[in-house]
Amino acid sequence: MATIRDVARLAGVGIGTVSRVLSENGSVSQKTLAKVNDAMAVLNFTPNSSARALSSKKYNTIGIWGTETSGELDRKTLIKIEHELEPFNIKIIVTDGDKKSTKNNTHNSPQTTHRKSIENIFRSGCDGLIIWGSDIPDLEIIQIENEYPNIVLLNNKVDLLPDKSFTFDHYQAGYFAAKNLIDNGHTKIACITGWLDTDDGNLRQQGFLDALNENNIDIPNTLIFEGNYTFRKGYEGALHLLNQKTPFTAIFCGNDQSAMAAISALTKKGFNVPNDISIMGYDDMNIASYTLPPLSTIQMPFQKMAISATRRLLNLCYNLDLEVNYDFPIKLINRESVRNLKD
Amino acid sequence: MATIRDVARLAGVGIGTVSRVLSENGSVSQKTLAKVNDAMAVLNFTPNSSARALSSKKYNTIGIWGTETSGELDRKTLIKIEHELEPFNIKIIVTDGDKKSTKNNTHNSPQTTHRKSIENIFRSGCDGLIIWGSDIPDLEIIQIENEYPNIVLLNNKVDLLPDKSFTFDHYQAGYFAAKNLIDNGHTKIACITGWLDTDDGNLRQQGFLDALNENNIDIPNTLIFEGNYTFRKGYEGALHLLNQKTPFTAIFCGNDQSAMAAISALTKKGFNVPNDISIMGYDDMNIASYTLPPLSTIQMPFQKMAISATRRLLNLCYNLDLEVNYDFPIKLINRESVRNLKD
DNA sequence: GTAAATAATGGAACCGGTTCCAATTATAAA
DNA sequence: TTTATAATTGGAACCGGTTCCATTATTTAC
Repeated sequence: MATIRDVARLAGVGIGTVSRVLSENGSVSQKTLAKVNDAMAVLNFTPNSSARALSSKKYNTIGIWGTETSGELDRKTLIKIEHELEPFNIKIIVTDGDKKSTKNNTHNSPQTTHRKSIENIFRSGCDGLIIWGSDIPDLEIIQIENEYPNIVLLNNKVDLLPDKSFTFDHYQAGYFAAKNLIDNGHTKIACITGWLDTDDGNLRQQGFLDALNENNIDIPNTLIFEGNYTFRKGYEGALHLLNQKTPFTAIFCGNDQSAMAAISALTKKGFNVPNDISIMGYDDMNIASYTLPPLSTIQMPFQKMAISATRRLLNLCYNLDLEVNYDFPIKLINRESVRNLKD
Repeated sequence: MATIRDVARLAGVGIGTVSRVLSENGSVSQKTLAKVNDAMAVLNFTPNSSARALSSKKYNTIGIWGTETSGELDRKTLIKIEHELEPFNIKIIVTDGDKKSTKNNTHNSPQTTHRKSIENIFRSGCDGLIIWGSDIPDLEIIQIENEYPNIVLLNNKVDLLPDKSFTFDHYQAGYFAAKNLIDNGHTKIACITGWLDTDDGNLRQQGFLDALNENNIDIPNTLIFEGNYTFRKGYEGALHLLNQKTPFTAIFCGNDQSAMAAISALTKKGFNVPNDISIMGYDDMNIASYTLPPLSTIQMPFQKMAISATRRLLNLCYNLDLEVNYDFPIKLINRESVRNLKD
């Protein structure tokens, strides 16, 4: 593998000159540039990334950190992020925040473990980090940000870090979902929540409850089932709600997966969706169009948000000035799983 | 950030000694070890990964390369791989094989582009690569392997590289699927294929066709719809098959997603699954248990395969001797989407 | 044509590890 | 006690880039 010294020798110039054409900043005359480029081509030269990282103290790498509860790190989003990074020749490293063994994990709370795992990824070599999900308490995020300013929060809002927070208005989304059911004449509404120990799940739930409240609709505890976004919990949740003796005409689900599973459970028990019971989903995943019936749900431009977060991170890490957006409007998608009781 | 020289000074030893305790190979006396470890703790020392990579010529990083057609790079699998890597302190970088701009992409065939993108990821710094999917022609893989021996093929079999190929017996799987339909009395069978330009899709299709053939069942071209694993194509495919005037009692789908979409389309058109038409899926994704009716499908231990491939790669890259498995038995999962016509 | 300002260039020093060898110390054998 | 052998140790040299400064070439201004 050729080095800049090889290139320099072949081109008949000094190594400084080669480095200058590589980094494209210092001034180099046309002739020299051509000579060096030729030499590079002949030698099939690629700069050694470790050497570069060592001397420039830039890793040209950013990390993505997330936990189980952060939601699906789907390939499409990952690829979107990657495409955003590509023009700058930045790589992605991924880590699982749920990692168990951070070497000395004997007597650590989950929080300090999260923190350790974030410190680890920084130490292992990245210039910045996308922190996905709202598992870490705000206070701790602020401490982390203090030590490692090059972070960006995806699907999390920390009030003291507005310019590094990228999230949807989950409160409004929950509110919309409830409003949609109410507007369709539903008053006896149940729900299968998402994780309630994360901000987004909670906000959504709060918006949902507030909308009911504003319309003087009471939701008994028996009609609130705490789920965790999985199919399984959605299924169990629907069965559980059915077992309560409290009647209801609609279920608001924490995400489309639990909504799909709920439909499955209800149908199996002989109920028709939406004629007997309506279902509101959340996320507008691909499956939402193909459930039976197709899901009414809430759509959020997740990939757009991921792109903006990535750009903000690039700006932070590499002193760029890419355009960043902080507003990601949600949208109500009406398909067929919610019945209009007013007809 | 402390360096080994700082540690050496504080511990009152030479840098070689510090390096020795770091890499845990050279011989170091108990006392010295303790002194060095203390100093490291005091200084909160972490070795600089770039410096390490530069001098040792090991990046302690492996890459994962895949394309759209490689299938879903789901988070769970990624995490499994990561956990496999963790004890050795190896990182993962991910790349999209479908990347458009490899700088000089002006007049390149897709193949050379794939190749370039693989070369790029090696140059950008990784010790080995998991190549996911069978998009690249065998010949080219062999060339690549020649230059970069530290590769492992996930869900692809290249005959000349048996110890680096990790795949299921897709032929057998297709055969099983067809056999299952036949055993249940179906003789008029349609199918919605997966991508047919990848080996796995093709093998599966071949196994399927051979099983039909062996049982003297003829499948007209009108009952073969070429899909691509998406919900959309599954939906379109079902409608298309319905429009042909050839009657059929079952559809074998390229994956669970298209199966689910097919069910959706059929149901919408007034057909009952499985009473009117049976559906066989492929993959046993999570959704398979929650479709209406739940999908009969083929299960493959994908994560186990990914783990073995990862171990093989670790062995290659770091001279380890981890246990590797090459046999990943598939399993027929009978749920409710296939009707037994013999009853 | 000459002085002053600017552009272009070479290369030593450095980034923070690893490796290797010579030197020192400890242990075993005679 | 002496010698042979093995275990420890220190540190120079090196990995392949970047940076900075001194030096040289080229322009521009007068």
